[in-house]
Amino acid sequence: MGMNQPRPTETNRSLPIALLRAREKVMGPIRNMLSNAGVTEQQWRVLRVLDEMGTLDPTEIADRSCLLLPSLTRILQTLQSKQLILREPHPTDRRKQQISISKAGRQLILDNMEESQQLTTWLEDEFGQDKLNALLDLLNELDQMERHTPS
Amino acid sequence: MGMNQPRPTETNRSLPIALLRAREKVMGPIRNMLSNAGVTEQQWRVLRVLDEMGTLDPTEIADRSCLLLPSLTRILQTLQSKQLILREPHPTDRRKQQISISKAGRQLILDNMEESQQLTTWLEDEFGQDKLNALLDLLNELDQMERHTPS
DNA sequence: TCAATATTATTAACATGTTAAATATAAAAG
DNA sequence: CTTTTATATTTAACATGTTAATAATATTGA
Repeated sequence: MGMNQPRPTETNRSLPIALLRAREKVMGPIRNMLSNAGVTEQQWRVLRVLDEMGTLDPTEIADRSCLLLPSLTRILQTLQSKQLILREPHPTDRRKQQISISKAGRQLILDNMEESQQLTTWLEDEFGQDKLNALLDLLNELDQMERHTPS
Repeated sequence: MGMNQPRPTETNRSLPIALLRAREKVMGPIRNMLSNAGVTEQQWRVLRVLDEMGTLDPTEIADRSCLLLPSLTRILQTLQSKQLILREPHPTDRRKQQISISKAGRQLILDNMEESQQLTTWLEDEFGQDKLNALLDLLNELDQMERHTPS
């Protein structure tokens, strides 16, 4: 948003910037939909993880939703104030919590999943399944590279 | 950072998350280097744009460094307090400013550009030039897709 | 000219990213 | 058993992302 001109710059060959722009392109419509639903992209990720996986503790949620724990702490507070999740103490380990999605949270997902799927379908159709898979393969391969930390 | 385990999850096929992880993989070492230099990734982007392009106004900087203007406003304030940039009023249009990099800013770039280049070289060598180009092509193509806004 | 409109930049308000420190509890070492 | 160490989560502090509103100046058009 705010950068939709033709872009004849040299930053096209900068991987960090290209990743940034691609993410914005993909997330823009999704963020737009979610703002109508009253949740952010990250809150949506947390809700979907909880919906798919059931009860989890915050560390597991952070790992699966690609959020850092300090961010997740605040997000869980927000989701709780919106009554979209439930928190219970862990029965044996008092350091842990057990987080699960609430009925309202599940309903929010139901209300928006169809449109979310449509956006995915649009991407697959317009961009192409083969190219999408190729892109995902490259991204995953990049992510799994090992770094011989030179320190 | 904080998610470097083998990742056998299904989120590997989610484009938004894959883009997020790839960006983290690429930016992690760079952020690490820059924190030693006392600047953030975004401040570094602004300094490099100014170094390459000369004097620019904030709108142009925002466009070229992929930042939104409100973010840039704060970043310019920070960079000015660090004496890494210079601000002057525009001679004819009093709404505009003219931002340029300072001597200290240019020196900061000189001091870190070599290591930055080494990280790029490492990526090209380990990941491979051909795959890197293929990835950049796919990302740019994705970015240039048009969206028939269904609203 | 002057009122309406557009442009440039900032501010405000809230959410998240990021690193370090703090807190509470659990597990391990002695 | 208790001192040490590790784990789980939160808090703190600062920077940025994001949208809306604001302020100042420029431009346009009646």
